[in-house]
Amino acid sequence: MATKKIEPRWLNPREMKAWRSYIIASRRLLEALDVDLEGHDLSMSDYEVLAQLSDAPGRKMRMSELAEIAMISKSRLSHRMKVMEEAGWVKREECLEDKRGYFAVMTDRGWKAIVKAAPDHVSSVRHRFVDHLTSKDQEDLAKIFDRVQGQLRDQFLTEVKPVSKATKKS
Amino acid sequence: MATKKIEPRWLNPREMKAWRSYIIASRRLLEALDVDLEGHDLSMSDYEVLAQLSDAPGRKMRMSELAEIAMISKSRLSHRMKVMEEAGWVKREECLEDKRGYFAVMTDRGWKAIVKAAPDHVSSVRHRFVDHLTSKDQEDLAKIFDRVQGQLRDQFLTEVKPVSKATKKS
DNA sequence: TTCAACTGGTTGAACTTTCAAGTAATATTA
DNA sequence: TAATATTACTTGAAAGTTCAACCAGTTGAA
Repeated sequence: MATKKIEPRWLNPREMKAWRSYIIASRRLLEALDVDLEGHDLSMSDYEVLAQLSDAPGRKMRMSELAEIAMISKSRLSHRMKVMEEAGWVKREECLEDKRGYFAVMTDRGWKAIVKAAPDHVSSVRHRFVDHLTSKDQEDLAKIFDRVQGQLRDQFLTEVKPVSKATKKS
Repeated sequence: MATKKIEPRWLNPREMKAWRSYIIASRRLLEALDVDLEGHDLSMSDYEVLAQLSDAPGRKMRMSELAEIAMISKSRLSHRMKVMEEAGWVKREECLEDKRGYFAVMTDRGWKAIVKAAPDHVSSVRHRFVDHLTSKDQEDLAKIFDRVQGQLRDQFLTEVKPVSKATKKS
């Protein structure tokens, strides 16, 4: 009942080209950026976590908030924190206001690690991507992807919110 | 000697905006597309493998070629093939011309599976992405990402090729 | 105020991906 | 033509991610 049997509208050549160029280049780009970070023993995802944390006041942040802002699941953050903790980059600190909660806190070593990684990363982003865009390109991209993300957000709201937890798929 | 200590050029606000909008939206987009495929028991990556295979003459292709065209490692393809084989979607067939090699061959069940998944996937791509782009946007994107990919290719060539296998990093 | 529901976070197991090493066949070259 | 290198692919283990279940603390409602 949710799935309609209507004839699919395949992508026309222009649409297909845009879509393929976009995902293929994106794949390779992300791959390259990850490789560039290897020298600092960081994945893009770990970098993002540390970068966000380093921006937070006191370089500390509640686990949930950090997970959300870095766009990874709580579980995944928990697991990563364990390894980053072993690496000496972060530690946990319990939250007094809410005894269920914890803070992720960046250590001095962690701070040093991203201060060291950041220039390389930004130059990697330039070298692989940003420097090949005109100002116009940059504005176009921002506009396009903001629009796409806005749509996704709306779709998320109308697709999962109203469905009262019982009505999930198989 | 390869790493220079020059002052990094941080991203200006326009550059930063373009970059952030792009990765954040892309992450969410890919996530959504993956979720949309779950109903067909497929990840984007597995979909890509099957789609490429279904396009090949005789719906069969050498493992290496398939790995390359689907942009995954040989090892990963090997592992995925095992599970897709168990699912009955593909099988392996040895290559007579080169006894080291194997063909990945799509079965009838595999064919049916992607024929069933494809319309949903394309409508997902539309709904989440393509339908929110003007024709101009599509052309802009294709141009931009083709350029980015071209750069990546050039960089790959000049970065890893000339380095004679001994001169790799620590 | 007590009990049910929810939230913040962790955990272990299952699954996926990567990495390094291994096997067997082909290509090279001296 | 006998090494030697290279290619095609697989494998098992290590590392990473997801999933569902779990604790403990907090909130809310009767």
